[in-house]
Amino acid sequence: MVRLDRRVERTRKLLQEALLVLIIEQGYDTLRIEDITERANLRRATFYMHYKDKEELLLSALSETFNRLAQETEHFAAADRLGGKTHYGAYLTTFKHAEQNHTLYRNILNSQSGAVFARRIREYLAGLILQGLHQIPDLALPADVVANYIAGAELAMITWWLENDMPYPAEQVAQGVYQLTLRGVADTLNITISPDNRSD
Amino acid sequence: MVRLDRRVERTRKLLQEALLVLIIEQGYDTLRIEDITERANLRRATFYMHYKDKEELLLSALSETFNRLAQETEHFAAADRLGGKTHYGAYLTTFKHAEQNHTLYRNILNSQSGAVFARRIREYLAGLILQGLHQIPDLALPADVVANYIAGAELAMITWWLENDMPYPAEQVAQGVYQLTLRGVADTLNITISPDNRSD
DNA sequence: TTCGTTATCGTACATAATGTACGTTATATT
DNA sequence: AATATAACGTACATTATGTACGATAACGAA
Repeated sequence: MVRLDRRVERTRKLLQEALLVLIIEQGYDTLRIEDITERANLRRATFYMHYKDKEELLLSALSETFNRLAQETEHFAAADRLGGKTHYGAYLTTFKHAEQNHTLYRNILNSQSGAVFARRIREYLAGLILQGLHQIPDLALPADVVANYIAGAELAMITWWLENDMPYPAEQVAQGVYQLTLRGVADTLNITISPDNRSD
Repeated sequence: MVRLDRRVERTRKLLQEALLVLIIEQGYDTLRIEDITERANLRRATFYMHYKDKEELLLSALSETFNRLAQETEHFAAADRLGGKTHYGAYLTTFKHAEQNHTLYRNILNSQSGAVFARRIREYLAGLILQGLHQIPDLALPADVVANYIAGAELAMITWWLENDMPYPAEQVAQGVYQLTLRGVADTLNITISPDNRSD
């Protein structure tokens, strides 16, 4: 493994940092390649020596962040410990992280390419959750359905929460989403389900 | 209310139909305005007499479809009847509808502008669900949180299901999502939650 | 320190889609 | 039949993109 040329390392970091700052400042969609290279004090042509387009650059910039977050949350633990000492710590960590970078994530998820990133994030989350589910035998539903449900619901709620300028504190939303996911709408709303309906 | 000029009516319908066909044939992103007008046998300049861009055209093309679908599902009923004769009919109808137009919706939701449309759809669904929730007193959580959770989870699952080429029959996924939403992951996975954890 | 390598610079060019303009023609409304 | 205007046909300016290439500077290896 040959070490990367210092110039390459520096250039990529400069581009990534410039991108994130500019997304916060002026959003993702209107951002031109030249805006990024200008902010990074580089020539536009240099960009294409490292990345195919804005999207590839953003994905590279986000990947580190996500890996770090995943370690913090140990997200799979949410599923893993469902039957034991349950907790909503993973949710809380994630929502707090989203809150700290709310402008960045809001602009990304609400951008044109937002769907691309949302998909990546959901796949990433679902993968982590799937690991935890593998340790639970006799699931009533296919594991990938459950994993993608949990991941999709969480991501959808983060998206909604950020889009609407975080109308409730992170603690409350995290708790709510956790509860809804684990126990369902019926239990959360204090609605009794008669046994008759349990199979319909 | 003056009736619309026949030419206008015809032109708009032609553009909408051409767009939907082309999205199925070649996806949304690579689609140029000129491709649409060519298919509709119209001049490119004519497009701009009616729509600002592709997005506006697609939104207008989808709105009718959604209104029709909403009437079929009476989606709000899902929340409305949670405590009574529960059913997953609304979910089933929606998933079947998605299945019938799977290429169209997959290409839309997976496109660059997919996030924009996903947001619109989620807001639309959440609005319907909110209507049903208003009739339920003493919610443990804010109604908009619950509504957006239900809508977000369903839309996320439709998106996932379409992205992965519908790996399970519509009936099974609809049933699964319905069950997960109503009773939660714990109940679905046959995991017992001890009373200690019910408040954490 | 020297030397070969190569990332970046500086600049230029081709391409492609967009948005708009405007006189002309055809069609709808009354 | 007369008037209004939608759509045509064509043209033009703009803007971002992607690429090319010789020159320069920074880097890594010896």
